[in-house]
Formats: sequence, structure tokens, C-alpha cells
Amino acid sequence: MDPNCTCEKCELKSLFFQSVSEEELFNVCNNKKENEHKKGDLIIAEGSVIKDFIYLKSGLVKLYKTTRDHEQILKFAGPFDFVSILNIFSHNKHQYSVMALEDSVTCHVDFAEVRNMVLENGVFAHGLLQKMGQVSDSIIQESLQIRRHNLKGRVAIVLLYFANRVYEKDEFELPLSRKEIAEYIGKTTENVIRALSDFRKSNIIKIFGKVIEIIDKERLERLSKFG
Amino acid sequence: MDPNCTCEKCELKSLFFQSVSEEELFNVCNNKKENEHKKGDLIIAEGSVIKDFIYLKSGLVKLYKTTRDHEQILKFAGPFDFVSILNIFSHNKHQYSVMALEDSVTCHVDFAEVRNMVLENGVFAHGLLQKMGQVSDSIIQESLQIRRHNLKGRVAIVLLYFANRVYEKDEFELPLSRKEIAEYIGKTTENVIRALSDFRKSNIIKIFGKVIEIIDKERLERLSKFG
DNA sequence: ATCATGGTATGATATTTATCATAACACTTG
DNA sequence: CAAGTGTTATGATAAATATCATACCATGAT
Repeated sequence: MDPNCTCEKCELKSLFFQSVSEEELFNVCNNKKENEHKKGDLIIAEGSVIKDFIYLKSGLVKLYKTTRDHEQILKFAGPFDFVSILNIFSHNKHQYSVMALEDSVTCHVDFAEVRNMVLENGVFAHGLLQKMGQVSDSIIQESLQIRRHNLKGRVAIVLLYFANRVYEKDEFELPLSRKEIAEYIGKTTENVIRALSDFRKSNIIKIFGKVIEIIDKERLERLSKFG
Repeated sequence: MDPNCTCEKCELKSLFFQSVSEEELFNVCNNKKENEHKKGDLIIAEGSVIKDFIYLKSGLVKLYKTTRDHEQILKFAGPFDFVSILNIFSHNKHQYSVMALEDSVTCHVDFAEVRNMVLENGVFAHGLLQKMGQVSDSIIQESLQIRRHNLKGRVAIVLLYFANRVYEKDEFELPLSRKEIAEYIGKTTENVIRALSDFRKSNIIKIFGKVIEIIDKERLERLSKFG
């Protein structure tokens, strides 16, 4: 093995390359590129041509679409639910932008190579179909969930998402501005701030700037279900 | 060829079986089942086990999810944008229900057979990846589009969808109740009715029960963009 | 240091939408 | 036929949310 090739040790190898032969992996590995992104960097620009199969090795990103007057955030994603797969076989341009919410590392494999692997390796293709189903379903289900809740319920869902799914702690630094929360849940920035203030006044959370501490998780969970 | 096998003539053959060999097609064709559904029939029940790869040959359906107290409609779909693909590789149970909005015919192929074709036929697998990307993207984009409009804008979007995409006529019979429009756009039934009445009073549409005639399409289009 | 800028925060008000009530009508069922 | 049920429709009112205004604070640029 080439000493430059570290894919063997990649935590995500099993995600996409489980079924790939030594020879194929070697090939992918030597032609891949890894990019580092600082918090706030644009990783993928909506409308740009898709050249690579891109996946997230580490970090946290937001997926969003820019419209006339504002942005709509589709999904927050970490390494194990990364998302560029959705468009890659059906569009030649990226339909969404991706921005780093925390320092992130992406891995880029030439798309032609991935397509060849799909054409030649059925197990690999099947794995991609599975992953794609999971990703699209998570976006759709989350969107439906948010849509059936009011302002406070939606904000509660976001806080619990970061506490339970991303940081696995009840005190964490929000990697988002209030505006970005608003862009995700489809409400105004002011009302997101009001909801957070309301939670603070009701002793459900404490707020120190971007740091949130969840004090009464039960109540927050009730809000996320019935609010 | 078996005289019972009419897949050769199926209008949708190219959609899913473009790349499939004579032998494979023959096999699929003889093991397929076709089902007819009357308007209002449940075709797929959310939560039921996925056994078949199901696609729509003709008709019109709604895809929806049942929650605590009401239903949320995800998508209306005809033969060329059918949707059961989304879950089939990633879940063992259907995540959404499908109901016929008009008399419909579905074609059922055993899932194991489809999986085998994915594993053995890269071109077929690639075609499914493309189709799946299109379907998931259409759901996501439509959902975002609706979310950034107000009540009237949303209703206008629905009317134009049926006029332009489904019936290709400016006078058509809505295959939906007002309640179902509400479940799709995420507003109350009363307000959907009010929006329609409002369009009628403004001479944008005429209403004869379920039959809608669009009189001022330009104004409706403006509403669907800026409302 | 000063200035502009963006994020956070709060209040007052306007607008939008939901809820509740009622009624007419069509449709099914006993 | 009558009774019940669901759909369409409209009005009155309540609740949720958006909009506009203002302020404070931190940050980076000049």
C-alpha cells in the first residue's frame, strides 16, 4: 500500500467502501483528495457543477438553499449522515449549498470513479441505494415533524437535536446563530429569540450567549412532542 | 414470449427496465402482479412490511403519513414520478401510506428479484440511483417551495400543479377534497376554502364543486411566486 | 479610537392564521 | 323517507406569528 493512502484506517470506510475490493480501494485511495474547512467556509455552492463524490469525514455542516430573499436550511449533518449523495446521480449541478458549522474535513472522490464502481460492483451500488434512502428519508421525516409543531415546539426540537444527537450533553455551544435556527424551522429570527427567552424565563434552559444548558429536559421534551 | 407477459409493451418499461436483458425481463414479467385500485383505495399502508417493488402504471395517488391527530400529505404522484423506491432499500416497513386519488393500476415485482438485479446489473442499479435522486429531490424541493409561501401562495401552487403538470388544462376536476389540499400545504381546511372563495371573488378562478376553471392564470402565477 | 455591521434582545403593533360556531348541501344507510 | 355523516362555505373571535422600531453589545475594519 502506498504510504499516502490512509483510507484503510478511515472510520467511514465501511460506510461507502465496505464491499470494495483491495484493488478498487487502492485506486480510490490514491486519487482521493482531502480538504479542510474552517467554520463558516462554503464547502459546496448551490448551482456549481458536480465533479466529485464528496463525503464528510469529520465536523458539522448545514445544507441549505438560497432563495430570492433568504436562506432555507434543509438539514444539519455530521459524518454519518452526509448528504451529497442525494443529487449526484440525478443532477449535474449541486441543488443545495453546504457550509461548515464547525471545522470540517471532506473527502473527494472523482465521480466517474464512483459511477464505475456502481456499474461494476452490485454490492457497492446496493449500499449506496440504502444510504440514499436513509438520507432522503431523514430529511423528509424531519421536515414533516417540524411542520406539525408550533414555534416553541420547533425550537425545542432543535435544542434536543443538538443535545441528544450531536453533542450528547445537556450543556453545549450552539454552532448556529438564532437566525440559522429560524432558517431551519421556518420562523422569524425575533420569534426564535423570544422562544429561547421564554424557555429561560420558565427555567427550562440557561443561556450564556451561544452556550445552552438544558435544565428541565422533561419539559423540553414535552414541548417537542406536543408544542 | 409468454402471452401473459405484456411488459414488452409497458409504457414504463424504459423507466425501470431499460437496461435489463431479455432473459431478466422475461423473469420479472412472469412473476409480476398487477393490481387495480379504485379511487379512494389504500394501496400501501404505512407500517406494513415491504415485500414488493411497487410502481404506478396509471392513475394518480397521494403519499401521506398519519400522525397523532391528522394526516400530512407528502406528495401527489403519477406514473412517471412514483415513489415507493425511496424506502425500499433502507427500511423493511413502508414509511408512508399511498392512496389512489383516481382509479390506478400498480405493478408489483418481488423485491428479492429487484435486489438481485441491482447486485448483478450495474446499469440497472445506476438507473435506480438516478430515479431515486429525482424522486427525493422533487419531494424536498416542493416542500421547501411550499414552506416559503403564505396561504394564498400555497393554494395557488396546488391549483397550478394540477393544471400544468397533471391535467394540462385550465379547467379540471380536483381529485382532492379541500381537506386534502390543507393536509398537503399545512394549513387548515377552512382557510383553504377561504382562499379558494377569495380567488373566486377576485375573478381568478371559477368553482363548480370540485371542478376548477382558471380564468386569470397570470394572477394565479404571481400569487404562486410572491404570495 | 471610532465607525459600521451583525447578532442578540425586547416591546408595540399589524397581519395572518387557527379555532369555534353555524348552516346548506350531497350522500350513504337503515 | 329520515337520520346521520362528511364536505363546502361563511362569520366572529382568539391566538400565533410577522413586522417594525429600538437598544445594547461584540467584532472587525479604517
